[in-house]
Amino acid sequence: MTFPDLFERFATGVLPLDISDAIHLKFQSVARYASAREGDAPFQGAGLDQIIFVARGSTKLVAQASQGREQIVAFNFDGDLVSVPAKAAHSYSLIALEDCELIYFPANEFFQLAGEETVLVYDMLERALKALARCREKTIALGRKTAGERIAGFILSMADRIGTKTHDGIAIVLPMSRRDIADSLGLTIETVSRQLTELRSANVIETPGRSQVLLRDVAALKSRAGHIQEAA
Amino acid sequence: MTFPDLFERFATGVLPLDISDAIHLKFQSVARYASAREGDAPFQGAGLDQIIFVARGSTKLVAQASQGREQIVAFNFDGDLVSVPAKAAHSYSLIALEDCELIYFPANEFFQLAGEETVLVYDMLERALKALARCREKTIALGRKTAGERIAGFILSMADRIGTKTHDGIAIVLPMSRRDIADSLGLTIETVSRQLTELRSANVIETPGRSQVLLRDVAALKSRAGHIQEAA
DNA sequence: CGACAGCATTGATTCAGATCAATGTGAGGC
DNA sequence: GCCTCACATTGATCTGAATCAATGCTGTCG
Repeated sequence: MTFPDLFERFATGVLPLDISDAIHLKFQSVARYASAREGDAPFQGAGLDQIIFVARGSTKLVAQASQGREQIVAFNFDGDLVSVPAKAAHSYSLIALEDCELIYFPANEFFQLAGEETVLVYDMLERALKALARCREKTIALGRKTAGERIAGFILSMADRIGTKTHDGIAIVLPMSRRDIADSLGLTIETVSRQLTELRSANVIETPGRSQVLLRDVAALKSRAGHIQEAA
Repeated sequence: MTFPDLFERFATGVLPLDISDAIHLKFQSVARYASAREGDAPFQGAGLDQIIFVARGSTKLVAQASQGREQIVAFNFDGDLVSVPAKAAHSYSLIALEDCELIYFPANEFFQLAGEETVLVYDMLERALKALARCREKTIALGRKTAGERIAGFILSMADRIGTKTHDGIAIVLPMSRRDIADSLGLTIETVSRQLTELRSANVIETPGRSQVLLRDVAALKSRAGHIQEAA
Protein backbone atom coordinates (compact mmCIF):
# COMPACT_ATOMS: atom_id res chain seq x y z
CA MET A 1 0.00 0.00 0.00
CA THR A 2 1.29 3.48 -0.78
CA PHE A 3 1.92 6.23 1.72
CA PRO A 4 -1.04 8.38 0.57
CA ASP A 5 -3.37 5.39 0.97
CA LEU A 6 -2.09 4.74 4.46
CA PHE A 7 -2.30 8.36 5.43
CA GLU A 8 -5.87 8.39 4.17
CA ARG A 9 -6.64 5.54 6.57
CA PHE A 10 -5.21 7.60 9.38
CA ALA A 11 -7.17 10.65 8.29
CA THR A 12 -10.51 8.87 8.11
CA GLY A 13 -9.89 6.88 11.26
CA VAL A 14 -8.53 9.62 13.47
CA LEU A 15 -9.07 13.10 12.11
CA PRO A 16 -12.54 14.62 12.39
CA LEU A 17 -14.60 14.71 9.19
CA ASP A 18 -14.94 18.46 9.01
CA ILE A 19 -11.30 19.26 9.62
CA SER A 20 -9.82 22.14 7.65
CA ASP A 21 -7.62 21.33 4.67
CA ALA A 22 -4.80 23.32 6.20
CA ILE A 23 -4.62 21.12 9.28
CA HIS A 24 -5.05 18.02 7.19
CA LEU A 25 -2.03 19.00 5.16
CA LYS A 26 0.01 19.87 8.20
CA PHE A 27 -0.64 16.42 9.60
CA GLN A 28 0.34 14.90 6.32
CA SER A 29 3.63 16.77 6.28
CA VAL A 30 4.50 15.74 9.86
CA ALA A 31 3.37 12.13 9.50
CA ARG A 32 6.06 9.51 9.14
CA TYR A 33 5.68 6.06 7.81
CA ALA A 34 7.14 2.76 8.94
CA SER A 35 6.52 -0.74 7.78
CA ALA A 36 7.45 -3.54 10.14
CA ARG A 37 7.88 -7.27 9.63
CA GLU A 38 6.65 -9.71 12.24
CA GLY A 39 8.82 -9.32 15.34
CA ASP A 40 10.27 -5.92 14.42
CA ALA A 41 10.40 -3.23 17.07
CA PRO A 42 10.47 0.00 15.06
CA PHE A 43 10.32 2.40 18.03
CA GLN A 44 12.60 0.83 20.54
CA GLY A 45 14.72 3.42 22.23
CA ALA A 46 13.39 6.44 20.34
CA GLY A 47 14.18 9.35 22.59
CA LEU A 48 10.75 10.94 22.36
CA ASP A 49 7.22 9.87 23.21
CA GLN A 50 5.54 8.66 20.05
CA ILE A 51 1.97 8.53 18.83
CA ILE A 52 1.48 5.60 16.50
CA PHE A 53 -1.43 4.74 14.26
CA VAL A 54 -1.70 1.08 13.29
CA ALA A 55 -2.77 1.41 9.67
CA ARG A 56 -2.57 -2.29 8.94
CA GLY A 57 -1.64 -5.27 11.10
CA SER A 58 -1.42 -5.69 14.83
CA THR A 59 1.12 -4.91 17.50
CA LYS A 60 1.97 -5.45 21.14
CA LEU A 61 3.18 -2.79 23.54
CA VAL A 62 5.81 -4.47 25.69
CA ALA A 63 7.40 -3.29 28.90
CA GLN A 64 10.72 -4.62 30.07
CA ALA A 65 11.41 -5.26 33.75
CA SER A 66 14.74 -6.40 35.15
CA GLN A 67 16.05 -9.90 34.39
CA GLY A 68 14.44 -10.08 31.00
CA ARG A 69 10.91 -10.32 32.34
CA GLU A 70 8.40 -8.93 29.88
CA GLN A 71 4.92 -7.66 30.44
CA ILE A 72 2.66 -6.93 27.51
CA VAL A 73 0.76 -3.80 28.40
CA ALA A 74 -1.62 -3.72 25.45
CA PHE A 75 -2.44 -5.34 22.14
CA ASN A 76 -3.31 -3.06 19.24
CA PHE A 77 -5.19 -3.78 16.06
CA ASP A 78 -5.97 -2.16 12.78
CA GLY A 79 -7.06 1.43 13.32
CA ASP A 80 -5.84 1.75 16.91
CA LEU A 81 -3.83 4.71 18.08
CA VAL A 82 -1.10 3.94 20.61
CA SER A 83 0.94 6.23 22.79
CA VAL A 84 4.42 4.89 23.49
CA PRO A 85 6.27 6.62 26.32
CA ALA A 86 9.99 7.09 25.87
CA LYS A 87 11.05 7.35 29.48
CA ALA A 88 9.53 5.69 32.53
CA ALA A 89 10.52 3.30 35.29
CA HIS A 90 10.42 0.58 32.64
CA SER A 91 11.34 0.66 29.01
CA TYR A 92 8.58 0.26 26.45
CA SER A 93 8.67 -0.94 22.88
CA LEU A 94 6.05 -1.54 20.26
CA ILE A 95 6.53 -4.85 18.46
CA ALA A 96 4.76 -6.09 15.34
CA LEU A 97 2.74 -9.28 15.82
CA GLU A 98 2.42 -9.63 12.05
CA ASP A 99 3.56 -7.51 9.12
CA CYS A 100 2.39 -3.99 9.83
CA GLU A 101 2.17 -0.55 8.32
CA LEU A 102 2.34 2.31 10.74
CA ILE A 103 1.88 6.05 10.63
CA TYR A 104 3.60 7.83 13.47
CA PHE A 105 4.38 11.22 14.97
CA PRO A 106 6.52 12.56 17.77
CA ALA A 107 3.93 13.12 20.51
CA ASN A 108 4.75 16.78 21.06
CA GLU A 109 4.34 17.67 17.37
CA PHE A 110 1.15 15.66 17.20
CA PHE A 111 -0.42 17.37 20.21
CA GLN A 112 0.65 20.78 19.03
CA LEU A 113 -1.12 20.23 15.74
CA ALA A 114 -4.12 18.68 17.44
CA GLY A 115 -4.36 21.79 19.57
CA GLU A 116 -5.42 23.75 16.50
CA GLU A 117 -8.58 21.69 16.24
CA THR A 118 -10.44 21.30 19.53
CA VAL A 119 -12.56 18.35 18.36
CA LEU A 120 -9.41 16.39 17.77
CA VAL A 121 -7.98 17.00 21.22
CA TYR A 122 -11.34 16.01 22.62
CA ASP A 123 -11.19 12.86 20.55
CA MET A 124 -7.71 12.07 21.76
CA LEU A 125 -8.93 12.51 25.30
CA GLU A 126 -11.69 9.99 24.70
CA ARG A 127 -9.20 7.51 23.30
CA ALA A 128 -6.90 8.04 26.26
CA LEU A 129 -9.74 7.46 28.71
CA LYS A 130 -10.72 4.32 26.84
CA ALA A 131 -7.15 3.06 27.00
CA LEU A 132 -7.11 3.91 30.70
CA ALA A 133 -10.34 1.96 31.25
CA ARG A 134 -8.87 -1.05 29.47
CA CYS A 135 -5.66 -0.79 31.45
CA ARG A 136 -7.63 -0.66 34.69
CA GLU A 137 -9.52 -3.81 33.74
CA LYS A 138 -6.18 -5.47 33.14
CA THR A 139 -4.97 -4.31 36.54
CA ILE A 140 -7.91 -6.07 38.16
CA ALA A 141 -7.23 -9.26 36.25
CA LEU A 142 -3.54 -9.28 37.17
CA GLY A 143 -4.10 -8.31 40.78
CA ARG A 144 -6.99 -10.46 41.82
CA LYS A 145 -7.88 -13.15 39.32
CA THR A 146 -6.99 -16.79 38.89
CA ALA A 147 -5.37 -18.16 35.72
CA GLY A 148 -8.74 -19.53 34.54
CA GLU A 149 -10.48 -16.19 34.98
CA ARG A 150 -7.72 -14.32 33.16
CA ILE A 151 -7.90 -16.62 30.13
CA ALA A 152 -11.70 -16.40 30.05
CA GLY A 153 -11.53 -12.61 30.21
CA PHE A 154 -8.84 -12.53 27.54
CA ILE A 155 -10.86 -14.60 25.07
CA LEU A 156 -13.97 -12.48 25.71
CA SER A 157 -11.99 -9.33 25.12
CA MET A 158 -10.48 -10.66 21.89
CA ALA A 159 -13.90 -11.86 20.71
CA ASP A 160 -15.14 -8.33 21.26
CA ARG A 161 -12.22 -6.66 19.48
CA ILE A 162 -11.35 -8.96 16.59
CA GLY A 163 -13.96 -11.75 16.61
CA THR A 164 -16.41 -12.40 13.80
CA LYS A 165 -19.85 -13.92 14.42
CA THR A 166 -20.48 -17.19 12.62
CA HIS A 167 -23.51 -19.45 12.63
CA ASP A 168 -22.10 -21.62 15.41
CA GLY A 169 -20.26 -19.16 17.65
CA ILE A 170 -17.65 -16.43 17.43
CA ALA A 171 -14.50 -17.11 15.42
CA ILE A 172 -11.25 -15.47 16.49
CA VAL A 173 -7.95 -15.53 14.64
CA LEU A 174 -5.30 -14.70 17.19
CA PRO A 175 -2.29 -12.86 15.80
CA MET A 176 -0.31 -13.54 18.98
CA SER A 177 1.47 -16.65 20.23
CA ARG A 178 0.88 -18.48 23.53
CA ARG A 179 3.95 -16.69 24.85
CA ASP A 180 2.38 -13.35 24.05
CA ILE A 181 -0.86 -14.35 25.78
CA ALA A 182 1.15 -15.47 28.80
CA ASP A 183 3.17 -12.23 28.85
CA SER A 184 -0.03 -10.25 28.65
CA LEU A 185 -1.80 -12.09 31.48
CA GLY A 186 1.15 -12.46 33.84
CA LEU A 187 1.21 -16.25 33.44
CA THR A 188 3.48 -18.84 31.80
CA ILE A 189 2.96 -20.54 28.44
CA GLU A 190 2.29 -23.83 30.18
CA THR A 191 -0.47 -22.38 32.33
CA VAL A 192 -2.10 -20.73 29.31
CA SER A 193 -2.00 -24.05 27.50
CA ARG A 194 -3.49 -25.96 30.41
CA GLN A 195 -6.33 -23.46 30.79
CA LEU A 196 -7.15 -23.65 27.08
CA THR A 197 -7.22 -27.43 27.35
CA GLU A 198 -9.61 -27.11 30.28
CA LEU A 199 -11.94 -24.84 28.26
CA ARG A 200 -11.72 -27.21 25.31
CA SER A 201 -12.70 -30.24 27.35
CA ALA A 202 -15.60 -28.30 28.89
CA ASN A 203 -16.85 -27.61 25.34
CA VAL A 204 -16.62 -23.87 25.82
CA ILE A 205 -14.17 -23.34 22.96
CA GLU A 206 -12.61 -25.23 20.07
CA THR A 207 -9.09 -24.56 18.83
CA PRO A 208 -8.87 -25.66 15.21
CA GLY A 209 -5.22 -24.84 14.54
CA ARG A 210 -2.69 -22.87 16.50
CA SER A 211 -4.09 -19.45 16.02
CA GLN A 212 -7.82 -20.04 15.76
CA VAL A 213 -10.32 -20.07 18.58
CA LEU A 214 -13.96 -20.83 18.04
CA LEU A 215 -15.99 -19.57 20.94
CA ARG A 216 -18.99 -21.88 21.36
CA ASP A 217 -20.45 -20.97 24.72
CA VAL A 218 -20.21 -17.28 25.46
CA ALA A 219 -22.37 -17.48 28.59
CA ALA A 220 -20.17 -20.17 30.13
CA LEU A 221 -17.06 -18.14 29.38
CA LYS A 222 -18.58 -15.04 30.94
CA SER A 223 -19.39 -16.90 34.11
CA ARG A 224 -15.80 -18.12 34.21
CA ALA A 225 -14.38 -14.61 33.86
CA GLY A 226 -15.18 -13.61 37.44
CA HIS A 227 -16.71 -10.31 36.43
CA ILE A 228 -19.23 -8.80 38.75
CA GLN A 229 -22.83 -9.90 38.10
CA GLU A 230 -24.69 -7.37 36.00
CA ALA A 231 -28.27 -6.52 36.92
CA ALA A 232 -30.48 -8.49 34.52
CA MET B 1 -13.83 24.98 54.44
CA THR B 2 -16.56 26.72 52.49
CA PHE B 3 -17.69 25.83 49.00
CA PRO B 4 -16.19 28.96 47.38
CA ASP B 5 -12.82 28.18 48.98
CA LEU B 6 -12.95 24.62 47.71
CA PHE B 7 -14.01 25.68 44.28
CA GLU B 8 -11.13 28.14 44.24
CA ARG B 9 -8.77 25.23 44.88
CA PHE B 10 -10.27 23.43 41.94
CA ALA B 11 -10.01 26.52 39.76
CA THR B 12 -6.36 27.19 40.56
CA GLY B 13 -5.45 23.50 40.39
CA VAL B 14 -7.29 22.54 37.22
CA LEU B 15 -8.50 25.48 35.21
CA PRO B 16 -5.96 27.40 33.12
CA LEU B 17 -4.84 30.75 34.49
CA ASP B 18 -6.12 32.84 31.62
CA ILE B 19 -9.55 31.26 31.41
CA SER B 20 -12.45 33.58 30.64
CA ASP B 21 -14.71 34.63 33.50
CA ALA B 22 -17.71 33.23 31.64
CA ILE B 23 -16.31 29.70 31.57
CA HIS B 24 -15.12 30.03 35.13
CA LEU B 25 -18.65 30.86 36.21
CA LYS B 26 -20.15 28.05 34.18
CA PHE B 27 -17.88 25.57 35.90
CA GLN B 28 -18.83 27.04 39.22
CA SER B 29 -22.51 26.59 38.49
CA VAL B 30 -22.11 22.97 37.38
CA ALA B 31 -19.70 21.97 40.15
CA ARG B 32 -21.09 19.90 42.99
CA TYR B 33 -19.64 19.48 46.39
CA ALA B 34 -19.36 16.43 48.61
CA SER B 35 -17.65 15.93 51.89
CA ALA B 36 -16.81 12.38 52.86
CA ARG B 37 -15.79 10.85 56.17
CA GLU B 38 -13.14 8.16 56.27
CA GLY B 39 -14.55 5.05 54.62
CA ASP B 40 -17.43 6.78 52.84
CA ALA B 41 -18.07 5.92 49.20
CA PRO B 42 -19.87 8.99 47.89
CA PHE B 43 -20.10 7.88 44.24
CA GLN B 44 -20.93 4.22 44.51
CA GLY B 45 -23.49 3.26 41.90
CA ALA B 46 -23.93 6.70 40.40
CA GLY B 47 -25.37 6.02 36.95
CA LEU B 48 -23.00 8.36 35.12
CA ASP B 49 -19.26 8.63 34.69
CA GLN B 50 -17.96 11.21 37.12
CA ILE B 51 -15.00 13.55 37.19
CA ILE B 52 -13.88 14.18 40.73
CA PHE B 53 -11.42 16.71 42.10
CA VAL B 54 -9.90 15.83 45.46
CA ALA B 55 -9.87 19.27 47.11
CA ARG B 56 -8.68 17.99 50.45
CA GLY B 57 -7.84 14.53 51.73
CA SER B 58 -7.07 11.31 49.89
CA THR B 59 -9.07 8.55 48.27
CA LYS B 60 -8.80 5.12 46.73
CA LEU B 61 -10.45 4.00 43.50
CA VAL B 62 -11.63 0.46 44.13
CA ALA B 63 -12.84 -2.15 41.65
CA GLN B 64 -14.98 -5.03 42.74
CA ALA B 65 -14.53 -8.50 41.22
CA SER B 66 -16.72 -11.49 42.02
CA GLN B 67 -16.60 -13.09 45.48
CA GLY B 68 -15.84 -9.87 47.26
CA ARG B 69 -12.32 -9.59 45.88
CA GLU B 70 -11.20 -6.00 45.71
CA GLN B 71 -8.51 -4.40 43.64
CA ILE B 72 -7.42 -0.84 44.29
CA VAL B 73 -6.83 0.72 40.91
CA ALA B 74 -5.41 4.03 42.07
CA PHE B 75 -4.75 6.18 45.11
CA ASN B 76 -5.51 9.88 44.86
CA PHE B 77 -4.23 12.79 46.85
CA ASP B 78 -4.87 16.44 47.35
CA GLY B 79 -5.27 18.16 43.99
CA ASP B 80 -5.73 15.02 41.91
CA LEU B 81 -8.48 14.70 39.36
CA VAL B 82 -10.04 11.24 39.07
CA SER B 83 -12.31 9.79 36.43
CA VAL B 84 -14.70 7.19 37.83
CA PRO B 85 -16.43 5.04 35.21
CA ALA B 86 -20.02 4.10 35.91
CA LYS B 87 -20.27 0.96 33.84
CA ALA B 88 -17.61 -1.58 33.00
CA ALA B 89 -16.92 -5.29 33.47
CA HIS B 90 -16.29 -4.46 37.11
CA SER B 91 -17.91 -1.97 39.38
CA TYR B 92 -15.85 0.97 40.58
CA SER B 93 -16.22 3.15 43.62
CA LEU B 94 -14.21 5.98 45.07
CA ILE B 95 -13.66 5.62 48.81
CA ALA B 96 -12.28 8.20 51.24
CA LEU B 97 -9.07 7.14 53.01
CA GLU B 98 -9.46 10.04 55.41
CA ASP B 99 -11.96 12.87 55.74
CA CYS B 100 -12.23 14.48 52.32
CA GLU B 101 -13.74 17.37 50.48
CA LEU B 102 -14.54 16.77 46.87
CA ILE B 103 -15.67 18.83 43.92
CA TYR B 104 -17.32 16.75 41.24
CA PHE B 105 -19.06 16.87 37.87
CA PRO B 106 -20.90 14.45 35.64
CA ALA B 107 -18.26 13.65 33.03
CA ASN B 108 -20.35 14.64 30.01
CA GLU B 109 -21.12 18.10 31.40
CA PHE B 110 -17.51 18.56 32.38
CA PHE B 111 -16.18 17.68 28.95
CA GLN B 112 -18.76 19.80 27.21
CA LEU B 113 -17.65 22.80 29.22
CA ALA B 114 -14.00 21.96 28.78
CA GLY B 115 -14.61 21.90 25.02
CA GLU B 116 -15.11 25.66 25.11
CA GLU B 117 -11.51 26.14 26.18
CA THR B 118 -9.00 24.14 24.15
CA VAL B 119 -6.18 24.51 26.67
CA LEU B 120 -8.33 22.78 29.24
CA VAL B 121 -9.09 19.77 27.05
CA TYR B 122 -5.42 19.58 26.26
CA ASP B 123 -4.71 19.65 29.97
CA MET B 124 -7.23 16.89 30.63
CA LEU B 125 -5.56 14.83 27.94
CA GLU B 126 -2.22 15.25 29.66
CA ARG B 127 -3.71 14.13 32.94
CA ALA B 128 -5.35 11.13 31.29
CA LEU B 129 -2.06 10.11 29.70
CA LYS B 130 -0.31 10.47 33.02
CA ALA B 131 -2.95 8.28 34.69
CA LEU B 132 -2.51 5.79 31.86
CA ALA B 133 1.24 5.75 32.35
CA ARG B 134 0.81 5.12 36.07
CA CYS B 135 -1.72 2.37 35.39
CA ARG B 136 0.68 0.73 32.95
CA GLU B 137 3.43 0.76 35.56
CA LYS B 138 1.01 -0.93 37.94
CA THR B 139 0.21 -3.53 35.29
CA ILE B 140 3.89 -4.42 35.07
CA ALA B 141 4.17 -4.72 38.83
CA LEU B 142 1.13 -6.95 39.11
CA GLY B 143 1.99 -9.10 36.12
CA ARG B 144 5.67 -9.74 36.55
CA LYS B 145 7.01 -8.68 39.92
CA THR B 146 7.64 -10.41 43.20
CA ALA B 147 6.08 -9.26 46.47
CA GLY B 148 9.35 -7.62 47.51
CA GLU B 149 9.64 -5.66 44.27
CA ARG B 150 6.04 -4.49 44.48
CA ILE B 151 6.46 -3.15 47.99
CA ALA B 152 9.71 -1.42 47.06
CA GLY B 153 8.03 0.18 44.05
CA PHE B 154 5.06 1.20 46.15
CA ILE B 155 7.17 2.98 48.75
CA LEU B 156 9.18 4.76 46.06
CA SER B 157 6.00 5.91 44.39
CA MET B 158 4.54 7.18 47.66
CA ALA B 159 7.79 8.92 48.51
CA ASP B 160 7.55 10.68 45.19
CA ARG B 161 3.90 11.65 45.55
CA ILE B 162 3.48 12.45 49.23
CA GLY B 163 6.90 12.19 50.83
CA THR B 164 8.77 15.06 52.47
CA LYS B 165 12.55 15.26 52.53
CA THR B 166 14.05 15.38 56.00
CA HIS B 167 17.67 15.56 57.11
CA ASP B 168 17.91 11.78 57.46
CA GLY B 169 15.77 10.44 54.63
CA ILE B 170 12.28 10.84 53.20
CA ALA B 171 9.35 10.80 55.59
CA ILE B 172 6.03 9.42 54.38
CA VAL B 173 2.73 9.49 56.24
CA LEU B 174 0.58 6.81 54.67
CA PRO B 175 -3.13 7.53 54.71
CA MET B 176 -3.92 3.92 53.82
CA SER B 177 -3.95 0.75 55.90
CA ARG B 178 -1.98 -2.44 55.25
CA ARG B 179 -5.15 -3.90 53.76
CA ASP B 180 -5.31 -1.04 51.27
CA ILE B 181 -1.67 -1.54 50.32
CA ALA B 182 -2.33 -5.25 49.87
CA ASP B 183 -5.43 -4.60 47.75
CA SER B 184 -3.45 -2.20 45.62
CA LEU B 185 -0.52 -4.55 45.02
CA GLY B 186 -2.48 -7.77 44.58
CA LEU B 187 -1.05 -9.25 47.77
CA THR B 188 -2.35 -10.16 51.24
CA ILE B 189 -1.91 -8.13 54.44
CA GLU B 190 0.40 -10.76 55.82
CA THR B 191 2.72 -10.62 52.83
CA VAL B 192 2.83 -6.81 52.97
CA SER B 193 3.72 -6.99 56.62
CA ARG B 194 6.45 -9.57 56.10
CA GLN B 195 8.01 -7.52 53.31
CA LEU B 196 8.03 -4.38 55.45
CA THR B 197 9.70 -6.35 58.22
CA GLU B 198 12.31 -7.51 55.74
CA LEU B 199 13.02 -3.91 54.64
CA ARG B 200 13.16 -2.82 58.27
CA SER B 201 15.71 -5.46 59.21
CA ALA B 202 17.80 -4.56 56.15
CA ASN B 203 17.86 -0.95 57.45
CA VAL B 204 16.24 0.36 54.29
CA ILE B 205 13.24 1.83 56.09
CA GLU B 206 12.00 2.57 59.58
CA THR B 207 8.34 2.42 60.55
CA PRO B 208 7.85 4.64 63.59
CA GLY B 209 4.14 4.10 64.15
CA ARG B 210 1.50 2.45 62.02
CA SER B 211 1.22 5.00 59.31
CA GLN B 212 4.70 6.44 59.11
CA VAL B 213 7.53 5.23 56.95
CA LEU B 214 10.96 6.78 57.06
CA LEU B 215 12.86 5.94 53.95
CA ARG B 216 16.56 5.74 54.84
CA ASP B 217 18.20 4.17 51.84
CA VAL B 218 16.63 5.25 48.58
CA ALA B 219 19.28 3.58 46.43
CA ALA B 220 18.78 0.21 48.10
CA LEU B 221 15.04 0.48 47.63
CA LYS B 222 15.45 1.35 43.97
CA SER B 223 17.61 -1.67 43.38
CA ARG B 224 14.95 -3.79 45.07
CA ALA B 225 12.18 -2.44 42.85
CA GLY B 226 13.22 -4.44 39.79
CA HIS B 227 13.05 -1.46 37.50
CA ILE B 228 15.18 -1.52 34.42
CA GLN B 229 18.66 -0.03 34.87
CA GLU B 230 18.81 3.57 33.71
CA ALA B 231 21.82 4.71 31.74
CA ALA B 232 24.11 6.49 34.21
C1' DC C 1 6.64 -34.86 0.26
C1' DG C 2 9.35 -35.45 4.11
C1' DA C 3 12.15 -33.58 7.64
C1' DC C 4 13.11 -30.19 10.82
C1' DA C 5 12.47 -26.20 13.71
C1' DG C 6 9.73 -23.79 16.49
C1' DC C 7 5.49 -23.73 18.95
C1' DA C 8 2.22 -26.13 21.91
C1' DT C 9 0.77 -29.64 25.05
C1' DT C 10 1.22 -32.71 28.90
C1' DG C 11 3.34 -34.48 33.13
C1' DA C 12 6.24 -34.24 37.68
C1' DT C 13 8.03 -31.42 41.08
C1' DT C 14 8.97 -27.10 43.49
C1' DC C 15 8.11 -22.73 45.60
C1' DA C 16 6.32 -17.93 46.51
C1' DG C 17 2.76 -16.29 48.48
C1' DA C 18 -2.01 -17.49 50.29
C1' DT C 19 -4.41 -19.19 54.02
C1' DC C 20 -5.12 -20.45 58.69
C1' DA C 21 -3.98 -19.39 63.42
C1' DA C 22 -2.22 -17.00 67.35
C1' DT C 23 0.02 -13.15 69.46
C1' DG C 24 1.57 -8.36 69.74
C1' DT C 25 0.82 -3.15 69.74
C1' DG C 26 -0.36 1.63 69.39
C1' DA C 27 -4.03 5.40 68.79
C1' DG C 28 -8.31 7.00 70.53
C1' DG C 29 -11.87 6.97 74.33
C1' DC C 30 -12.90 7.20 79.07
C1' DG D 1 -2.94 7.05 82.49
C1' DC D 2 -4.96 2.79 81.26
C1' DC D 3 -8.15 0.03 78.55
C1' DT D 4 -9.65 -1.60 74.50
C1' DC D 5 -10.00 -3.04 69.95
C1' DA D 6 -8.97 -2.79 65.44
C1' DC D 7 -4.88 -3.17 63.05
C1' DA D 8 -0.39 -5.26 62.49
C1' DT D 9 3.03 -8.80 63.03
C1' DT D 10 4.70 -13.42 63.29
C1' DG D 11 4.45 -18.43 62.65
C1' DA D 12 2.84 -23.06 60.49
C1' DT D 13 0.85 -25.14 56.70
C1' DC D 14 -1.23 -25.42 52.16
C1' DT D 15 -1.84 -24.59 47.24
C1' DG D 16 -2.06 -22.51 42.50
C1' DA D 17 0.91 -21.57 39.31
C1' DA D 18 5.92 -21.67 38.17
C1' DT D 19 9.57 -24.42 36.85
C1' DC D 20 11.73 -28.38 34.99
C1' DA D 21 11.35 -32.05 31.65
C1' DA D 22 9.73 -34.71 27.86
C1' DT D 23 6.78 -35.41 24.04
C1' DG D 24 3.59 -34.01 20.37
C1' DC D 25 2.11 -31.08 16.53
C1' DT D 26 2.17 -28.06 12.33
C1' DG D 27 3.36 -25.17 8.85
C1' DT D 28 7.32 -24.34 5.86
C1' DC D 29 11.25 -24.95 3.01
C1' DG D 30 14.31 -27.52 0.49
